[in-house]
Amino acid sequence: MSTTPEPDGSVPVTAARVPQGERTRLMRLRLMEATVESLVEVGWTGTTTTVVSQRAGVSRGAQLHHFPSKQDLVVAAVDYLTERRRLELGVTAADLPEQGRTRAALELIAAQYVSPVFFAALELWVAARTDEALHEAVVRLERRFGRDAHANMIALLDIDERRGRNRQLVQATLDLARGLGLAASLTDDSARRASILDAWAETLDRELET
Amino acid sequence: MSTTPEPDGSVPVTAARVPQGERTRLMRLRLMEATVESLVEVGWTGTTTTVVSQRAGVSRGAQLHHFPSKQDLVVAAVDYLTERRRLELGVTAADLPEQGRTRAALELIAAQYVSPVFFAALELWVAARTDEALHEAVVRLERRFGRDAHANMIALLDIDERRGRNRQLVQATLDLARGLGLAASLTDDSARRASILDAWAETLDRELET
DNA sequence: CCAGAAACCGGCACGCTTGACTGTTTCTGG
DNA sequence: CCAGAAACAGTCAAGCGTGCCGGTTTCTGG
Repeated sequence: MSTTPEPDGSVPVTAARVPQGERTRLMRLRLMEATVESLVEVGWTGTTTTVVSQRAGVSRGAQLHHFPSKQDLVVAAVDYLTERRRLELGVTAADLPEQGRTRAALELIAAQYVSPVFFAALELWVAARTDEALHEAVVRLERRFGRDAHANMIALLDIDERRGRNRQLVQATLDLARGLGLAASLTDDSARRASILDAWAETLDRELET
Repeated sequence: MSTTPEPDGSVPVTAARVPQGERTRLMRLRLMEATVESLVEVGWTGTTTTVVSQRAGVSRGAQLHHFPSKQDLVVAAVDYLTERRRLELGVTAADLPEQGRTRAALELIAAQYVSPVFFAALELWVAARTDEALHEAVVRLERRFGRDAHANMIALLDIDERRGRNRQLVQATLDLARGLGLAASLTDDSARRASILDAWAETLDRELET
């Protein structure tokens, strides 16, 4: 949308003439993605600025140009994660079977909390407890995501949250999912998780007021 | 219980003649306690060997004598934490009111997951996901504690876990408590937690088979 | 086309963490 | 009471993480 189209057919060997806005956007994206990957693979402690820049294939100079301090980088990564998680959320709103609808919905919800994306968020979550600057960012993230997750579940199961204890049960379900996710981060106990979700689905079907 | 009682009434000014076993035990205890405190206050990242030794009032030399590497210290702290948590567990087995017994039991159980001790365990838990050596130790810890917590809840509510979905509901309750604890580590939302536990107590009363 | 700005590069210095090392004190076993 | 071992003290070097700096390349606005 600028003023300089390619002069003519001559193709410069090295220059591709990428606008700065796009360059910056891409660079920041690569760095934030690398940060999240690093969080998943080596945890908060292992996620150093050097590691991130290497993983992103970005020079340290460029990195420090876009994110002057590690804090800037991580806070940006938090926002990036929010988007990623909300995206995962959207996909799931698809069609559910009539039979065992509750159980299927639970599966989708619980899946949000055993994904790499959640593990990255978990690292930030725990780090934020004792890190002033992170704390603010993560609280914002989680408040927003929490609302979305809540709305998502209500939509999936077509719940009227004004009736009875419905609202609390939805909240409890999300907290349960978080607890299960935490457990899953340490050992992969899918069998146990499935069994619990089975029981939980049945309970929800009985206790939710329509 | 050794061979050398005090010669007579003469009290040596400096020497207190503490047996080595006792000295070692105390030193290790102080270091592990300091480690846990440090985990609670400054998190896994902030918990450096220097910080721990200072907090414990122990010289670096002595520290390295008892725990040659940081790993040794942390793994020991994990075991120490297990004991602390199990202790907290025992205290709660006291008398519960007849009226609202379930709710009261839930309160006790949930309290396990909002205590400083849990926050310390949480730091280790998350760190263990990407730390080979820690992983083994923490998995052991959590397996053991999980069993105890399970048994504790069954005892508190006098549940026959062979009936119906009782077993799963107990498990779910513990996972829910974990999820709530994780949430509490970031922001103190006692009101929300209480509301959820209210609803859950009612549900348990209906769904548990006696 | 051309200054000026923005993006990018790689090395460097400072502070911190870790654990190894050399002494010194305190206890144990005979 | 006395060697030898264990407990304890404090310093030092190596490695790493972070952020800064001068210099180079690429883009923008006129």
